Amino acid sequence: MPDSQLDAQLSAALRARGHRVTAPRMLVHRHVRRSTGHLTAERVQDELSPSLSPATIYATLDLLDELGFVRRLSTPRGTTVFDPRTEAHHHVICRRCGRIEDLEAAVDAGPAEVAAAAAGFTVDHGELQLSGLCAACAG
Amino acid sequence: MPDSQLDAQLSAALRARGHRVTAPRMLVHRHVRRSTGHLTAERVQDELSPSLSPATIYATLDLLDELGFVRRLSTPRGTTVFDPRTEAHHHVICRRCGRIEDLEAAVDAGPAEVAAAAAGFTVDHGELQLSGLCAACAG
DNA sequence: CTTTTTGCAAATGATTTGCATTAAC
DNA sequence: GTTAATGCAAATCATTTGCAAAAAG
Repeated sequence: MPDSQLDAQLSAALRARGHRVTAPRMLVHRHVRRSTGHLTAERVQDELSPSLSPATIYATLDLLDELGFVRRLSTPRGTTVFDPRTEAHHHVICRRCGRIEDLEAAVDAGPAEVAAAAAGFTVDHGELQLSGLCAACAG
Repeated sequence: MPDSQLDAQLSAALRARGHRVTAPRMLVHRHVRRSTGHLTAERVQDELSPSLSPATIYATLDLLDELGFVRRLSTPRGTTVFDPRTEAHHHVICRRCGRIEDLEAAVDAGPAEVAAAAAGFTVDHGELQLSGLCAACAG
């Protein structure tokens, strides 16, 4: 997808919610959505080099999560990463090294969603987190 | 379950792995396994009052997780909690207030486990995390 | 012009570390 | 006796905050 199209998507979403269209937001958005893997805030900062302050990086990633352009994930090791894939998918995480891989598999969360609704929750997202050891750490 | 039986379980597990049986470990173990809900390290510390230092609390909770007596969870809000229920079960988490509830529902993780194995992972645990708003926060 | 967003530097809060002391084995 | 576990205080790390300056609308 060309930059211009990414930018247009973000601009539209920002304006629709009364947020301003700013250079830092465009930069972070392009960078995250171009990335294939899972990104920490720190990596986004390093890869965009100078200019942006941590405060801005964090605020912008939160905003992008709210707008639905990225998804914030917490790993069992307590780190936070941002995932540019927003469609439903699942993850497996290595308990030792923290490596995270996407899983291309359909999982029926239906029974759990029913139970959550019965507990009074309005659910808008579900993710299966498998954990164990990756090939490198197991060997 | 009486204290004596809990203590015996912990002692056996510790000795089996060459760890020492100590008073702080017994205390934390009893407290966590008696608890019904999800506990933060801070709450364990507060509820056991003086004596134990944060360093010991954290080290002990890690050890209990390794031994399989509790399960460490990371929530989408980035906090870490310890769950005394170790059998497979799932959770729903309120994005606004952080409230966590257990879900009594069977979910077939089979397809995801196959995909993880194909990616070289040895999986030993799987948890479905639903997120959304609880009744209080939605209203 | 008005209000939001940014950068900076300092604050926060949970978790970890180094090290001397204490307790388990 | 030897080695592991504890407490304490200090360090660390990611993330957040307060506030003045800059930019958006």
